[in-house]
Amino acid sequence: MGPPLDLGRALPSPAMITPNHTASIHLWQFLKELLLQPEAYSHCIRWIDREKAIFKIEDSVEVARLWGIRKNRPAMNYDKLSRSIRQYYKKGIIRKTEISQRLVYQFVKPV
DNA sequence: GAGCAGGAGATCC
DNA sequence: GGATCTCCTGCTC
Repeated sequence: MGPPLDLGRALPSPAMITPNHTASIHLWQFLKELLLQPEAYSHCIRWIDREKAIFKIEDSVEVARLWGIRKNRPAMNYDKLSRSIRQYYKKGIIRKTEISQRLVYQFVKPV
Protein backbone atom coordinates (compact mmCIF):
# COMPACT_ATOMS: atom_id res chain seq x y z
CA MET A 1 0.00 0.00 0.00
CA GLY A 2 0.98 3.65 -0.06
CA PRO A 3 2.53 5.53 2.80
CA PRO A 4 0.47 6.04 5.96
CA LEU A 5 -1.71 9.10 5.66
CA ASP A 6 -1.13 10.33 9.19
CA LEU A 7 -4.53 12.02 9.27
CA GLY A 8 -4.60 12.09 13.01
CA ARG A 9 -1.76 14.59 13.36
CA ALA A 10 -1.13 17.66 11.28
CA LEU A 11 -4.55 17.97 9.72
CA PRO A 12 -5.31 21.64 9.15
CA SER A 13 -8.46 22.65 10.91
CA PRO A 14 -10.56 25.83 10.72
CA ALA A 15 -9.18 26.67 14.13
CA MET A 16 -5.77 27.07 12.51
CA ILE A 17 -6.86 30.53 11.38
CA THR A 18 -5.81 31.68 14.83
CA PRO A 19 -3.34 29.06 16.03
CA ASN A 20 -1.85 29.25 19.45
CA HIS A 21 1.53 30.39 18.24
CA THR A 22 0.07 33.54 16.68
CA ALA A 23 -0.93 34.61 20.17
CA SER A 24 2.74 35.57 20.43
CA ILE A 25 2.40 37.83 17.40
CA HIS A 26 4.08 41.21 17.68
CA LEU A 27 2.02 44.35 17.67
CA TRP A 28 3.56 45.72 14.48
CA GLN A 29 2.77 42.44 12.72
CA PHE A 30 -0.78 42.54 13.96
CA LEU A 31 -1.25 46.08 12.63
CA LYS A 32 0.10 45.07 9.23
CA GLU A 33 -2.24 42.11 9.30
CA LEU A 34 -5.24 44.39 9.69
CA LEU A 35 -3.95 46.79 7.04
CA LEU A 36 -3.62 43.87 4.65
CA GLN A 37 -7.37 43.27 4.81
CA PRO A 38 -9.04 46.62 4.14
CA GLU A 39 -12.28 44.83 3.26
CA ALA A 40 -12.47 43.73 6.86
CA TYR A 41 -10.67 46.45 8.82
CA SER A 42 -10.49 49.74 6.89
CA HIS A 43 -13.22 51.06 9.13
CA CYS A 44 -10.83 50.97 12.10
CA ILE A 45 -7.36 51.19 10.50
CA ARG A 46 -6.29 52.13 6.96
CA TRP A 47 -3.43 53.41 4.84
CA ILE A 48 -3.04 57.14 4.43
CA ASP A 49 -0.06 56.74 2.12
CA ARG A 50 0.69 53.14 1.28
CA GLU A 51 3.94 54.05 -0.52
CA LYS A 52 5.31 55.72 2.58
CA ALA A 53 3.70 53.11 4.83
CA ILE A 54 1.75 55.80 6.66
CA PHE A 55 -1.41 54.58 8.28
CA LYS A 56 -4.15 55.96 10.46
CA ILE A 57 -6.06 54.34 13.25
CA GLU A 58 -9.63 55.39 12.55
CA ASP A 59 -11.18 53.67 15.54
CA SER A 60 -8.75 53.42 18.44
CA VAL A 61 -11.25 51.62 20.65
CA GLU A 62 -11.87 48.92 18.05
CA VAL A 63 -8.21 48.34 17.18
CA ALA A 64 -7.36 48.04 20.88
CA ARG A 65 -10.27 45.65 21.34
CA LEU A 66 -9.06 43.42 18.50
CA TRP A 67 -5.51 43.51 19.88
CA GLY A 68 -6.80 42.53 23.30
CA ILE A 69 -8.69 39.60 21.82
CA ARG A 70 -5.62 38.42 19.91
CA LYS A 71 -3.40 38.61 22.97
CA ASN A 72 -6.01 37.41 25.41
CA ARG A 73 -5.83 40.73 27.21
CA PRO A 74 -9.39 41.79 27.99
CA ALA A 75 -8.17 44.95 29.73
CA MET A 76 -6.36 46.20 26.64
CA ASN A 77 -7.12 49.74 25.53
CA TYR A 78 -5.62 52.33 23.18
CA ASP A 79 -3.74 53.99 26.03
CA LYS A 80 -1.71 50.83 26.54
CA LEU A 81 -1.58 49.82 22.88
CA SER A 82 -0.16 53.22 21.97
CA ARG A 83 2.43 52.91 24.74
CA SER A 84 3.63 49.72 23.06
CA ILE A 85 3.77 51.52 19.71
CA ARG A 86 5.92 54.22 21.35
CA GLN A 87 8.37 51.52 22.39
CA TYR A 88 8.93 51.00 18.67
CA TYR A 89 10.33 54.51 18.21
CA LYS A 90 13.71 53.64 19.69
CA LYS A 91 13.68 50.28 17.92
CA GLY A 92 13.07 51.89 14.56
CA ILE A 93 10.02 49.83 13.68
CA ILE A 94 7.33 52.49 13.74
CA ARG A 95 7.65 56.23 13.98
CA LYS A 96 5.48 59.31 14.00
CA THR A 97 5.16 61.13 10.68
CA GLU A 98 7.16 64.24 9.83
CA ILE A 99 4.21 66.44 10.64
CA SER A 100 2.72 64.66 13.61
CA GLN A 101 -0.97 63.90 13.34
CA ARG A 102 -3.21 62.27 15.89
CA LEU A 103 -3.61 58.52 15.41
CA VAL A 104 -1.26 58.57 12.41
CA TYR A 105 1.92 56.46 12.40
CA GLN A 106 4.44 55.24 9.87
CA PHE A 107 6.33 52.00 9.46
CA VAL A 108 10.01 52.81 9.23
CA LYS A 109 10.62 49.90 6.87
CA PRO A 110 8.46 50.26 3.73
CA VAL A 111 5.68 47.71 3.51
C1' DG B 1 -11.59 64.84 26.44
C1' DA B 2 -8.53 62.12 23.71
C1' DG B 3 -3.70 61.58 22.20
C1' DC B 4 1.21 61.78 22.88
C1' DA B 5 5.94 61.12 25.17
C1' DG B 6 8.49 58.17 28.32
C1' DG B 7 9.97 56.32 32.98
C1' DA B 8 9.37 52.28 35.76
C1' DG B 9 7.83 47.96 37.85
C1' DA B 10 5.13 43.73 36.72
C1' DT B 11 4.15 39.99 33.81
C1' DC B 12 4.12 36.55 30.16
C1' DC B 13 6.43 33.57 26.93
C1' DG C 1 15.46 38.38 28.64
C1' DG C 2 12.83 40.57 25.23
C1' DA C 3 8.16 42.16 24.33
C1' DT C 4 4.62 43.79 26.03
C1' DC C 5 1.32 45.09 29.91
C1' DT C 6 0.18 48.13 33.44
C1' DC C 7 0.38 52.45 35.74
C1' DC C 8 1.52 57.03 36.08
C1' DT C 9 3.00 62.12 35.39
C1' DG C 10 3.16 65.84 32.50
C1' DC C 11 2.25 67.97 28.04
C1' DT C 12 -0.34 68.95 23.66
C1' DC C 13 -4.04 69.02 20.40
